[in-house]
Formats: sequence, structure tokens, C-alpha cells
Amino acid sequence: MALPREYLDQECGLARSLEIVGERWTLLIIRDAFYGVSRFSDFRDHLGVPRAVLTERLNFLIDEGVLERTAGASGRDEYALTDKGKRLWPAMWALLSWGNDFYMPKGRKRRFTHNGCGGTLSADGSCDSCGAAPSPDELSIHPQTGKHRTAKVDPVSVALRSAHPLLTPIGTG
Amino acid sequence: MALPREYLDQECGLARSLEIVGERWTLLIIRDAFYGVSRFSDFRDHLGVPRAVLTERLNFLIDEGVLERTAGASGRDEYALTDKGKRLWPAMWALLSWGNDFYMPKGRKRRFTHNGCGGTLSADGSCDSCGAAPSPDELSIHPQTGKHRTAKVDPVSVALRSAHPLLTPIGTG
DNA sequence: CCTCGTGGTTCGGTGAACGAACTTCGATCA
DNA sequence: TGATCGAAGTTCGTTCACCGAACCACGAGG
Repeated sequence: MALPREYLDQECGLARSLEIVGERWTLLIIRDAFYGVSRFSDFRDHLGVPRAVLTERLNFLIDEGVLERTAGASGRDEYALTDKGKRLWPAMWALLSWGNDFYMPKGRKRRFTHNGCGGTLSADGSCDSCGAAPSPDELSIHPQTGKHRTAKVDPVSVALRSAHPLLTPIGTG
Repeated sequence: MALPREYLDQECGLARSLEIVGERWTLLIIRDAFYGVSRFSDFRDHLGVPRAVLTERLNFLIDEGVLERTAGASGRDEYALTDKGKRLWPAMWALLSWGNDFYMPKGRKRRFTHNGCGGTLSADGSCDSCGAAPSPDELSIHPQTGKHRTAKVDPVSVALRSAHPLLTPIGTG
């Protein structure tokens, strides 16, 4: 298997999860999919992951039903989260939020807002305005307010410098 | 660094989190710490992780302030989660819950209950009885109801076959 | 027909993880 | 006192996943 050398006989949902999304790069690929990245070369350019690894991860996630591949317009493959994949949002947000709290300086955090009411997503995943726990398709991501250390020029980095709803394909050209 | 070969210039809380807890075994070690595992040999026997890797992970997590080491009674080292480590609980639970939903058969899931009211922890991290979102020190873990495929005999596996509050050292003798 | 971009595959090198053997140290036992 | 034991590592040779660079097949555009 392409698993991270399985976590043998750990009879626990966490071990099962880590066998699917616990390998290097996998959660960053899924994060980018939430951000609206859909094309092989965009994942590749934004993350800097080796092609062979990206190929393997995408195929594995498709096999597991986390992503699905469709032949997009102009023949280019497109990758998108399935419902099962979208249900990784709470885990994504919890990890992202913990990293924000302990490792990101104030001005460098990306902000997520609730589309309906305009509130900001707080650490526990609820909207600080209406109190609901929005699903990812009700959220938008906002660029960091601080200066960028290294101004990356790949289409995804550029697109993420303006506000953008989650799960909506990023304009790449 | 002992990092998983850093996720370079990903200016994102998720990438930062993964540099701390994204390496193989790390989240399982933290899970066991939530379950009350505190001694080197118990982590080792329960997880089956190589000694050298366990040494490295524990030291790294201590350096990062996720765990702390204390000289326990009888001279044995003891490891416990810090407050920073405990704040990984929402991420832990979200991943565990996703794995439960998609990969664990009904009878094999461990149940978590809210100590005060006796309610069961639901997928979104709230108590299905009182509606609160309990912190880990308000929770207890309950054994799986189904038959065990392989009856492991290490002290931690044995202890987890009966109900036990989280973050409370497991009796190992 | 030639060129370019996309989405790969192949390949040699490197570093991390693996299991087994060995070491150190304090407590226990004869 | 000397022998034994277990806990917590360290060392070591092998294996395996990840890495970057090069190569390849295909379709679109000129």
C-alpha cells in the first residue's frame, strides 16, 4: 500500500485517519483543495512538492474517496474534494487554529469569514457573530494583513492575496 | 531540525502545526498522552514505535512545550501534556472522529463521555446531553464493545479495556 | 510540422525509520 | 557484596520513502 507504513493493529479512528491523511504533504494538498486549487500544476507550484509524490498522493486520495478527478474544460484534469473530503474541515481548522495560536504572529494569520453574516471564524470553529459552526462552503478566506516575506508569484499565491470563497476554483489565468 | 523537512515558506498555521505534530508517530504519542500514558516503556509497548524514534519525538515535543518531563516516583521519567499540548484536543478529536465515521465499524469505536452529565461526545466535539464542548479533563474514555481481534497484553492496552478518565495516569502495576 | 504546457514516469542519491543488539544506571534480591 | 533486573536510551546496518532532475506522451496553438 501507499500508506505511511500502516499503524498496525491500532484499533482507533485516529490511527485510521493518519493512514489516509497522515503522510507528508497530504494535509497541505487537502488544504489547497479547500482553498479552491484544482489543477496538478497549481498544487505542484504552490506547494513545491515533487511531481512523483503529488501523483501518488492524488491517486491515493482519489482511491480513498477524499478527492475526485474530472476532465475539466480544455482537457485539463481537475481535482476536487468529495463530501467525505469536505468533512475533514473541522480537523483542518483545528490544526490550523492551533498553529495560528502558537506559531503565527498576529498580522500574519489568514482570516476566515462566514459568508452570510460576515462574522469571523473563531478558534473553536464557530462564527463569532452568529454563533453557528459554518461548513466550509459558507466560508471565505482573506489575505494576511502583514507584509509578505517572500512574494511568491505562482497563480495560487497570487489569488490568495485577495478574498476568495472556499471550495470555489481559483482563477488561474 | 528534527522537523519533517520543513514545509518551507508556507505562511500558514496548518504548515506550522504539521512541522510540530505532522511526523510519523507524533499524534499517536499525543493521543496516548491524553489517554494517560506517561512512561517511556508504555508508549513503546503500546505503539510499537522504535526506541530511537520515541526518544527523538519525546525530546522534540518537550522542546516545543507540548509535553513536559518530570522525574516521577521511583526515579522513572514521566511525560505529561502541557496546557499547550492539551489544546491539541480539538484537532485530535476531529481526526479521530473522521476516522471513526469512515473507517471504524460500529461496535469497534471507543466512546467518550462527559464526566459531569454522563453524555456522549459527538462528532463535532460537543456533549450530546448538555451541549457543552468539554475540555479533555472533563472526559472519560470507554472500551470498545465488540470482540478484540488481537488481545494485546501490554499494560496500556489492558488498562484501556475499562473506563478511564483522560489525562489521568494509567495504573501500570 | 514545430513548439509549448500539462500530467505524468523513471532514476540515482540521501536521509529517516526500522529492528536488534548493546549500554548505563538505580533498585532489588541472594 | 555480588548478581540480576528493568527502565531508558544509544548505536548500528538495512530498508524504504522522499527528493530533484531528467525524460516522455499527448493535445492545443501557430
